[in-house]
Amino acid sequence: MEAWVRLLRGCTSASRVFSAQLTQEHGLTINDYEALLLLSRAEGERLRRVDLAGSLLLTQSGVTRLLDGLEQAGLVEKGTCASDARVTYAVLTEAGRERLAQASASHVAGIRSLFEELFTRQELETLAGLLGRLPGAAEGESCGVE
Amino acid sequence: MEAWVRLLRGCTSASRVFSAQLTQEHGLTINDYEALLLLSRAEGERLRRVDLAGSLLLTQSGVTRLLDGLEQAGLVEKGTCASDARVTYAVLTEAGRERLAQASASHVAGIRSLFEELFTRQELETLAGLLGRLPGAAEGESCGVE
DNA sequence: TCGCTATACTTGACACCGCAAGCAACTGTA
DNA sequence: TACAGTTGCTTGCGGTGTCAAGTATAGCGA
Repeated sequence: MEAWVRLLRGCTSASRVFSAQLTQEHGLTINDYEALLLLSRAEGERLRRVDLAGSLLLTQSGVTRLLDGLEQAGLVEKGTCASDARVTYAVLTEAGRERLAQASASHVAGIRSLFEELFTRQELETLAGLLGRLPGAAEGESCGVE
Repeated sequence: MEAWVRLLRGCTSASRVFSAQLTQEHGLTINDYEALLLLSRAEGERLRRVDLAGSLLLTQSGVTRLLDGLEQAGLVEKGTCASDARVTYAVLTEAGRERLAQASASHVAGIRSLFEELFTRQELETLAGLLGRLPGAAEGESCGVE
């Protein structure tokens, strides 16, 4: 059970570092960043709120509030769905694309340097394989940072 | 970098499940639980707030608020330090000890069953070894659940 | 002894997020 | 067509945590 505690602590602590870095340097939370990332990978650079919620492990209300902020910042805008009037898409804007590109550079570099410092390539693959089994880790393989 | 995203997602999702279980069955958050656990392992079943903050990866103000709740629930009480008037100890009460014992049983069982379902003993050791390198994971080996 | 700095802790303002409830639009069944 | 159930989304409320600022005590050098 030690393993679990280590995993959790290490994870939250590392993610906190990255999140703080993102916030400070680019004014984005981890979820802001990942939302932009998901949008950038999506077809037409747009996603339904429901799908975003699933991928980000947030509730729908969480997504509503997240997008409120991103819309106010002009990084995302609303889009309607022709075939279903209930859905409103989140669509990446030009500004969002640019902001993501800026943030991505330093964020990925930070992650890479931490991981490459701590683990060999072989170990990283082992980790990825094992941790991929955790519930919630598998779905949304589009989450990748690289 | 995939590895990192998987790790984070899997971790947060699993921890959310456990946390929800704890909250529902015992009225304790993960941090409540771990604070009680740390206290139960500490000498004299008491700890300084600063030390608790370090182990729980919370800020001092976070600890103040966490303990506010635990004190109101009667699971923890304040203690003074003879040699330093600035510190107030958090001391486990009898009620706290009992609550921890109840929660611990189902919590540990839950974690154990998830992990044993997903990983072999060998894999668990590999994971523990690798993840132990993450910053923040090493300190406070007293965190153990087993 | 008198500051000066460091440490332990608290408080107010605020951010983020989940839950429950509610609304509007869609869908399947009769 | 009518209507019951489902789905997508939003909103009010509360919990949890951070940050910055403030208070009180400790400890150290001049």
